[in-house]
Amino acid sequence: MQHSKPGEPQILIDLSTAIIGTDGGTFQCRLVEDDTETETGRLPFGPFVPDQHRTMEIGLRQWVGEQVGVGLGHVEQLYTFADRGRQHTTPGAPHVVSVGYLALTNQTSGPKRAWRDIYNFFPWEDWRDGEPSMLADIIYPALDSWLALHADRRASARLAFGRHGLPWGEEYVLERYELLYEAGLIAEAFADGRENAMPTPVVPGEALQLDHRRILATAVGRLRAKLKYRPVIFDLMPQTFTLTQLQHTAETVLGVTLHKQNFRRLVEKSGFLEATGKMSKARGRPAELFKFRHQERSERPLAGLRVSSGRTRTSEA
Amino acid sequence: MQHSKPGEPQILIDLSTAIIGTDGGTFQCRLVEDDTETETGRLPFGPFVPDQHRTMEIGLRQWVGEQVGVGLGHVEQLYTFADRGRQHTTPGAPHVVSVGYLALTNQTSGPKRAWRDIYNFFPWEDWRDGEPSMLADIIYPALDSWLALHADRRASARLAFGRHGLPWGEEYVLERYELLYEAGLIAEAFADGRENAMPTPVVPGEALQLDHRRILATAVGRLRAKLKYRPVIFDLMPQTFTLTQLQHTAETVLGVTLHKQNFRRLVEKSGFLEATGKMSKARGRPAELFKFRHQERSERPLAGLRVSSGRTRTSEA
DNA sequence: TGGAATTATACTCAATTTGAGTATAAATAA
DNA sequence: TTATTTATACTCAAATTGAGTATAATTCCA
Repeated sequence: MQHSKPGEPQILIDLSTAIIGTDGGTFQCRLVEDDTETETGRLPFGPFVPDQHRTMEIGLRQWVGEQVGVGLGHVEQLYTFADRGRQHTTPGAPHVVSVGYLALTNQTSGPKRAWRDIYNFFPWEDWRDGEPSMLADIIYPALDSWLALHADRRASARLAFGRHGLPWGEEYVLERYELLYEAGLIAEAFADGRENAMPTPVVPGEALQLDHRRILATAVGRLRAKLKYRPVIFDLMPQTFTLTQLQHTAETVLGVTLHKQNFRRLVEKSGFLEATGKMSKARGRPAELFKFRHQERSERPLAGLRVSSGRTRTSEA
Repeated sequence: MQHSKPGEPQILIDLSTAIIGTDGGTFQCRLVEDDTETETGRLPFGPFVPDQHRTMEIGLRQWVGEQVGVGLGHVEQLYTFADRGRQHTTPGAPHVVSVGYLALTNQTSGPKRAWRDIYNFFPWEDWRDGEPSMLADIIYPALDSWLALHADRRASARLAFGRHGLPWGEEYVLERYELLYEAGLIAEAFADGRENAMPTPVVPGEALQLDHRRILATAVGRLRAKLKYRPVIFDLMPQTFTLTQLQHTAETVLGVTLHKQNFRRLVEKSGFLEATGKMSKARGRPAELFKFRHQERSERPLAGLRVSSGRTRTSEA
């Protein structure tokens, strides 16, 4: 029942939202358009003000509305980050705790500059064309020399990056990001003043302000995991879509390619789709347009989208 | 970049921990022993003080250490609750945000009064002897009359309680608790001053202080879900154990009974266990004692404990 | 106009996993 | 010494998964 006495430093809660959408095979995140072109980007965020916001979700919707004005589908709280030294470090200023949210949208319209490809921030996460060469060329050598001095982190690194016989787990996005941060290989580690950090980041990938890339990593990891057991993918789709479009969206999010015929079988069997009778027009044979049965969302909550991997794009070409 | 101006009400963060263990087929949660016997129980909790706590987990370990002194295994952040009206409501007091944590332990020793059976708080969650009769007798009638006036909540209720043809999903513990709260059927709804709440709770089940039963519901739901894809169950087990003990622990957590032979097959195949060669002594045929391979935890992270249901205890007897 | 290329969809088939048993072994209790 | 209890081994059909082949319906272009 003990509570903090007055006089202790104030706590401030920031609500930051990773708004994710897909657009023609690209994996997009909405940033705020600030005047300064040269600065690193940021997510929409703002303080939680209990007097104005009955819930945090109301608060976040206010900041998203004011700063980027994107219509949100599924919204979900991710994690609350409060570690000292990972946010603002202005002395005397209130301690900032940040609550990260994931929001999905199917509208990636609006200023083109503001929608950024998520794989710009995490280029090692896109395995659609096979294993990114930067892993073997840059990341693993740098990580290994850090691990030589930090033997206690080796098991985590092995798991996160799927090394030495373990499979690559696409959902360990945050775990990978955190290891690169700890090892001082990315820009935020230097910005936060970690003593082992390189002034010029060793690992490619664009940085974001504050802990926003960390929140985005959490969001991508959560989304990839959730895709497999909940029908969240439909929040990323337009009203009607072909099965190939749906598959491309799943592949974009997961960062891997899937087996086409099996994907079709899985998704048809799930019962989430309803044929519209209309056809898409493109090259090749026209595909049927489907729509999501909103009814079904509550009826079959467990049957999500279990995916089995297919060929990589390179071996198909 | 906007931050709250000084003068706005202060925010206080409480760290509350649901410490869960199992002991001989009972599902236990550690409460704090307060002097007043008659008051409702509470979880160990205390404020997050950034100056003293480099991370929230450090803070929570301090409060747990001071208030109950239980050794913790797996610790995991659950959710951050900040809705107005669900915590303290003293006017003028700082707004309290609570961050809930789940902690697992294999030591349920200590004062007996302090360890409480979790199914006391959620008696409708224990299906080991078949569907609890209170669902049909008390909960569904009461819920239905509330749903008659709140048609927009019917789909959620159907999903959460697995009604009208849907299966009971053991992981929807929080969703069920929240619906009962919303419908004003439990003590906390009245304590929080909800206008539709009954002064005497309609639904059986012991209350806790503040939002602690809500946090406990979150913890149980998360633990039940996690059991199926991560090897967290071993944090609840003693050093060595028989397969039947392991199964009983899984059944206790999930609140269902499992098929014995298939459970054995699953768990042996997983590779997490190592035979010790020693035997347990009890009635009937002695069982081999196993221990958890800690090494394997990092090596096979995905293969958890997928469980298939078995007979209910009643139909076996 | 008529392949060639492209894309969509249907169908097959073996391997594996799952659900639900039966059968048997090794102890204790009466 | 026989029933009871508990543990463990093994079986078997159904369902699911992984990886194909086959074929259909378009557009592209010579």
